[in-house]
Amino acid sequence: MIDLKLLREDPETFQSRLASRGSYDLQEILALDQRQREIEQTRSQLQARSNEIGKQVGQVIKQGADPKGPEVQALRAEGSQVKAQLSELEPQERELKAAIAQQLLLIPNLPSPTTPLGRDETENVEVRRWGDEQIPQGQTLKPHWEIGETLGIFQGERSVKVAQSRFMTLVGAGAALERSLIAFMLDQQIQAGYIEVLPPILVNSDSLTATGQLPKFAEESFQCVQDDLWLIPTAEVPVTNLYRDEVLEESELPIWHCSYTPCFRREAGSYGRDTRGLIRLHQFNKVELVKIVHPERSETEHQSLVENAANILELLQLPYRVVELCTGDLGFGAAKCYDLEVWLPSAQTYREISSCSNFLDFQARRGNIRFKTKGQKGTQFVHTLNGSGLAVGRTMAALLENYQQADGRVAIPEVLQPYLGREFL
RNA sequence: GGAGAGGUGGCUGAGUGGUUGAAAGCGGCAGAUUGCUAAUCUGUUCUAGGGGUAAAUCCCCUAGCGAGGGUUCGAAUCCCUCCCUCUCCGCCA
Repeated sequence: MIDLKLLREDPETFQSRLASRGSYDLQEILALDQRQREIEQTRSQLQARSNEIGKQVGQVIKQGADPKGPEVQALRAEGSQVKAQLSELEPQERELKAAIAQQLLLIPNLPSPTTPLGRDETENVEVRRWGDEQIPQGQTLKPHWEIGETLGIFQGERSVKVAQSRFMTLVGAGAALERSLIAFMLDQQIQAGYIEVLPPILVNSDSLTATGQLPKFAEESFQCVQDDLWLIPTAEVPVTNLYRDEVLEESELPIWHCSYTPCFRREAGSYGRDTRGLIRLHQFNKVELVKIVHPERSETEHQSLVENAANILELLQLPYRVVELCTGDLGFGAAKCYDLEVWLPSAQTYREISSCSNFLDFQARRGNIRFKTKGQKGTQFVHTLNGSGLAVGRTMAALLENYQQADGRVAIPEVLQPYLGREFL
């Protein structure tokens, strides 16, 4: 959520910085805010008078006045009158406040001033590349879903029977490889300093609102209507919300969490895209990195988050590149975002395998996550960041494709061999 | 699912209609003091919104005792609805 106070002070800046992400009407919010504050002032003055009358009645009766006498009656009459006025203002103020909050929830975060301007993903900026891209060499190079089916470790059709399209079942060595990847990623991130979290994977609406998936993107998540619970689209949601409505001690920061969870996405509007293999599923596994940090450190923390994610790809010897998203491609709550894209030789392209965002205080404000500095009055909002470290299914896809051998086998990266207990699939 | 209990400030825990942001204790912070590993004394101690001010960690107003309504001149205290937690029984990975 953007800061209403700052918006009030400098609407032009907000408007112009938001322009790179679409058109948003801030004027209406400002008008509502103006009226709300006017009413609040009047209301609070009336309230003050009402409190005063209440006190007087109490005192007068204590001093022996007749509770039914004229003195008390006069005060009560005025009290009733003030109350009548209040009963008109109160609902107005409440409605205005609700309307403002509702509209603010629909405004995306301001892009960082350092975020490249651009309309869509074609204007993202490549930051660097790592590793040697393997170029398809005739018929020996297969896409990962063919490799998976050939090896008998994917059961795509049966998954459709059990659930729907866009679900995948891994069997035998495939299941073991997925599990090995998860364990490997967690071990690496724990070593890097992240504390592991295994959170609920159903969350309530408040949680999704805090991290920004609601109210605008309800159609992206699976919902359990009867219970106000949703399947998480990413561990970012439960892990960040661990600290919702809390005031942390400054000394507790930064908090680094890594979290393996399944993730569930409806992928509305992506019909026909990536229909095969592991790239775009309704359910997939991911190890997520989440950071809760001091505002002054969020820039640095963002850089190290990207490094921590990229490190997994380097250890697995998978070629990748780092791309900085332009303003038009930025996620709703992000101020700045780097994607890691892994090389998929079958498609001869890089595909997103991690998205590392800095939300600044956007989520903290929605979720009311603050910290307090010892000896200082008041509180500040923390900054939140997160990124995949990594998407496990896509890692498996990249691994199968990049490590496939001419004889049809798939080599296992050295770092994974202790986990899987074998050198080839 | 059945029965019961309960939700008060960082914590423990008073408070059943009248200056209650809310007793007391603990903790925290600041200061004083003591030669003994810490004790004692004094003071202080929340958050949010709005307004004032050049500005503030300063002043003023309002709100906050799970949430939302209601009764009343006045509600932590009374009424209604909802949420959550705990205990026992049942069921269950």
